[in-house]
Amino acid sequence: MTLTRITLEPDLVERVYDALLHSITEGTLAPETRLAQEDLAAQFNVSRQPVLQALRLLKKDGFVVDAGKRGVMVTPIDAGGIAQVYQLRGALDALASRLAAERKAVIDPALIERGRKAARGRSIAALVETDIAFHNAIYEASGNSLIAESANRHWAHIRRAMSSVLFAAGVRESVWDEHAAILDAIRAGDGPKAEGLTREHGETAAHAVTNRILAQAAVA
Amino acid sequence: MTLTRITLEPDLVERVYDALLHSITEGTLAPETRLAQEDLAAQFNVSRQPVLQALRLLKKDGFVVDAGKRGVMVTPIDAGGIAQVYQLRGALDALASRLAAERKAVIDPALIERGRKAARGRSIAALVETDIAFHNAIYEASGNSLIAESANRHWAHIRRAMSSVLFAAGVRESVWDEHAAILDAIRAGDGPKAEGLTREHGETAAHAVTNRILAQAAVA
DNA sequence: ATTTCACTTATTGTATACAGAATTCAATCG
DNA sequence: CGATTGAATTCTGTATACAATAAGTGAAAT
Repeated sequence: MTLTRITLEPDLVERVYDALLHSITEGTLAPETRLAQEDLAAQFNVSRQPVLQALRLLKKDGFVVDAGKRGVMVTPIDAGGIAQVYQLRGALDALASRLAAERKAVIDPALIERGRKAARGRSIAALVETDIAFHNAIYEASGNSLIAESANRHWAHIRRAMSSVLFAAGVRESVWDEHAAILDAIRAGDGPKAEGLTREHGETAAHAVTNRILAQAAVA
Repeated sequence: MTLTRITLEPDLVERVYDALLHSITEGTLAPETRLAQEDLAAQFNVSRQPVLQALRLLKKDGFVVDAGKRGVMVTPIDAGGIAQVYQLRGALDALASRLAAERKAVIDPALIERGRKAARGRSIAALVETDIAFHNAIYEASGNSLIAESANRHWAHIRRAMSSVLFAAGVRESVWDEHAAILDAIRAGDGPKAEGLTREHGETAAHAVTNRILAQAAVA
């Protein structure tokens, strides 16, 4: 009888990766911030080795970009890039919704309640978190684990855009009405409807965010 | 006046990564093959360091999986996984087709000719190559660079499945009729039609491949 | 004969050390 | 005074060295 493998300590590489990713998506590490391996290594109290590898992983995901010999820098946020991310995520969401509907998946309605509550509250973090939780629930309900995996790579970018944007923007109350409608269509097993609603939802969200970014850019 | 940057030598990490990825997709490195860092390092005449990093990158993409302390191993091909990849790729392709149609993109018809020619030939590699070239053309025509980037991650998996499958399977002649129809819809600017055709095309391709894999598995 | 325990070996992850390349600064020349 | 060239510094990428852990193997005991 072998018990479930318990991994006391994840890799240093992974821990550095997670820490950096968190700081980047949360906004602590502003776009265009230069990241030098030695500095990071010193801050994390590790050698340059794990940092080097973590940065390469992040570079592959597009969270940092090369800045010549002066190290890498946190990828700048630009409206065009965000729009592309939203387009892609929209396709993934629509697929997930359709698949979930075809399986007549039942998704916990509590997610909606939590979302509405957060929408009335003040915490940006809670706002983003509930939104992500909702979409992840659909991914999981789709039965295709690749969707979640692939989407989450992009979600980190979206999260970044959202955090940097929601400070100024009010939240559309209506998002959670749209979410609720999507869940209904899924539960009813109506694939095309679920897919359509999800796509529309994604497009309106994309417009809201990109407009906000453009507005911010205009000010700056 | 700055000339185009010339990079004489890509990273060792990248070269190792490319070499391994190529061998894996091409089938030289069979699924479930154990890969030890030291062996690879010796073969490539480099230290373990670049190998270590390349393997981590490959692991992130799902081309190798952890095999405990005995190193990593080339990810096994299973029909379920391939089906998931195809679902995902289908969504990406459909999105790209729609976007391309909305821009009324004109895609070089020579791609179709090359494809038909390869379909009549004997070279599996040429077969796969022309197919990939066609789909990449649509990605590029979509104007969303993220689609190509994201899809290509999955394409390596598809390529792997195709190579391992096409040895036995005849090629459906009809694929290039479908391809031609898609191009027409794109050129005509008919977004929904292009999207629909692309989706159908993906679904039939997925069925063909997964059935073939299941059949092979039944024999083995 | 089989199972268990200990020891050896194999392999990874991390740290340190080294070499090469690019950027920056300063000094000199036009 | 500005520009250009050369040197120094900084930073990355690669190699080597070290430590820890898991797997494998063999022997002994039940």
